[in-house]
Amino acid sequence: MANTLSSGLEDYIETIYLSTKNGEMLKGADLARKLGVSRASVSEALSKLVSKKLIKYNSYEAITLTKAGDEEAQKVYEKHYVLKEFFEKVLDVDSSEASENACKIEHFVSKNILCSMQKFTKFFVKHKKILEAYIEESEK
Amino acid sequence: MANTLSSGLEDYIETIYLSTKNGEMLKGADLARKLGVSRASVSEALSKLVSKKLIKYNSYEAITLTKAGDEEAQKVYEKHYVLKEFFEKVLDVDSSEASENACKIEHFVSKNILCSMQKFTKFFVKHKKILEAYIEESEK
DNA sequence: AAAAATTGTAAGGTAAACCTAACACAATGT
DNA sequence: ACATTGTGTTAGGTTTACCTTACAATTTTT
Repeated sequence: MANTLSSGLEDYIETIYLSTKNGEMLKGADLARKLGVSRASVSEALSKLVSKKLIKYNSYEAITLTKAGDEEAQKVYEKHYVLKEFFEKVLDVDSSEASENACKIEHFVSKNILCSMQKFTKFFVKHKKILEAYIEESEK
Repeated sequence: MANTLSSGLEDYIETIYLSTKNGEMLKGADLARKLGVSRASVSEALSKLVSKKLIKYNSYEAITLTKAGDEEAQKVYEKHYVLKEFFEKVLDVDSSEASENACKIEHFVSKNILCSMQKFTKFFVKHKKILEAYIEESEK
């Protein structure tokens, strides 16, 4: 009823967002495979998302986001993206570890911290020399 | 049975760790108040921790950590501390927001990322001028 | 010592996410 | 067109963590 999504539902909607953005015709079973859960779990989750009016879905057809769903998903993905970029470009963590951590942390991190991370990433990409000095220092 | 603690149990053990470290005689009801949950929930959680041999506990007496419990708690708290320091000293987030975020994220962040954050914090504390340059830049 | 307050536990419930098994329905291949 | 494969749903279970209510046990206060 409340408009806050659980971590689980955020994962579903985020995956739907990324897939449909890619032009993929995403069905329930595809989602089950991508998320590594059973078709039954997907079925349950999708009906929750339908009842929250975040997606449109009819059996055997492709899942689509409503306008509200798209907005919600974009917020989640934005968080994911900022975290991943920060982990990779600032903390120099490899891509897959950055993604995995972002996936979990995106559900909990505050807007404020994300905002700082974003500024920080921008700054660091601009000033590579400082980053190099940091790496040199940290390897001592 | 497995030796991995859920986020919830990590919170319990972390709170016990911090309180007892402070010399506090922590009873179940105190824990309930600190964590904002019912005494019944605490009672359940404590018996799980007892059966995992992480704490010692007899009704109406103070809770203590076993050696294994202390080690486990220290690991959790270390994560919390590294995150909080990073948020405060590098990202310039205020203390309470840093703590709140650390509390949630500590259960999910990888060792590797924590390690980078720790190095980063050390570096930044040392080189305040760079931080100042960053702040100037980010306020544009 | 008796009354009052605090503490702990048991019973029974809710909610979220997951599962398997079984079955219905749809799409595809030959 | 019919069999096979793939997809979706239902029903019934599990787990984790929480809750309230009610009661039992222990302290503390008077």
